[in-house]
Amino acid sequence: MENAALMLKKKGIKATPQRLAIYYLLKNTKSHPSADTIYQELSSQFPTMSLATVYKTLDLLTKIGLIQEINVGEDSFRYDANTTSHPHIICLKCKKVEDVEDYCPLDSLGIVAEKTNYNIVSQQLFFYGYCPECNDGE
Amino acid sequence: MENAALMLKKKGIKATPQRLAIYYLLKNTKSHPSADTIYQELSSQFPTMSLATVYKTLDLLTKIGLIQEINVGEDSFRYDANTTSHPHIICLKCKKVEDVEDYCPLDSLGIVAEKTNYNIVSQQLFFYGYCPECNDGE
DNA sequence: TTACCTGCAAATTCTTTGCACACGC
DNA sequence: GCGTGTGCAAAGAATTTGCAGGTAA
Repeated sequence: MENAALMLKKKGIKATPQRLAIYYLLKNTKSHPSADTIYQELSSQFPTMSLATVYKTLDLLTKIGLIQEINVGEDSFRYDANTTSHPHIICLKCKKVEDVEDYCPLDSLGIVAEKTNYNIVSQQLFFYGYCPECNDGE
Repeated sequence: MENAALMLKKKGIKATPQRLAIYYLLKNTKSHPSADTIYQELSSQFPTMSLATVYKTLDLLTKIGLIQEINVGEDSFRYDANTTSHPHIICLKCKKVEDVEDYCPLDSLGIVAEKTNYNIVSQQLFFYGYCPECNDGE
């Protein structure tokens, strides 16, 4: 799991510098950047890289399960290299997205699957509010 | 609560036919239509109504708390006249959005607020999967 | 060479905005 | 008549796609 290059090779996908850079950026940050943020942060290392490449890479990594795409509502998608299902909390003011420990085990997935007859694949739990910094400013 | 026209008046907002139509359409459907779907469904009653009006009205109704905007990820926003916080289940194939009864009371809101120091305003719980109809087709 | 990948630019989709006309009080 | 609301069209933003050239095995 540590070696993303191997993971990619196993899937028959070339481990290009751009792809690895995007993956490791996500792996080493606690923030949940948008495609555009990733693009800007990598533009110093890869001045020629285009936003389209970032999108293509993010789609690719999402499809093979190396990262997950989360949709917090406001504007754009966010990305997370932590592919386990964990809740997120979003600041409505500064748009920061943070992880939340899973206090409620939420076995509800099984219950919901049974009740709805859906074949459930994943779940997302979001909390919306104001982070301590933004709340102080009020 | 039943009379939307009164609710609007109380807020100093005119209860126009378009606004009421949009609200009642949402109130009387179990689906969670997108702005465009609402537009299409009302175009027979209001042939001259524009999509911009639908968006403006949806924003307005959301702001005054008569409806809620939910963001299921894929493509566009969905709208719901049920403003209580209840989980939704989304079919990844036909994009249908359905309500789910709240099996887990999720007092986690209080716990999370305490642990994170956020001033939490709302929460959203989504389940993603394949509905019985779409799953059969596989 | 061959297949895959990148990066540019254009296209697409969803949503918002500006503005002029229309309506009700 | 005035203020608000509607509808058209254009703008804006996020994301996707097509294609030509580049790179690595």
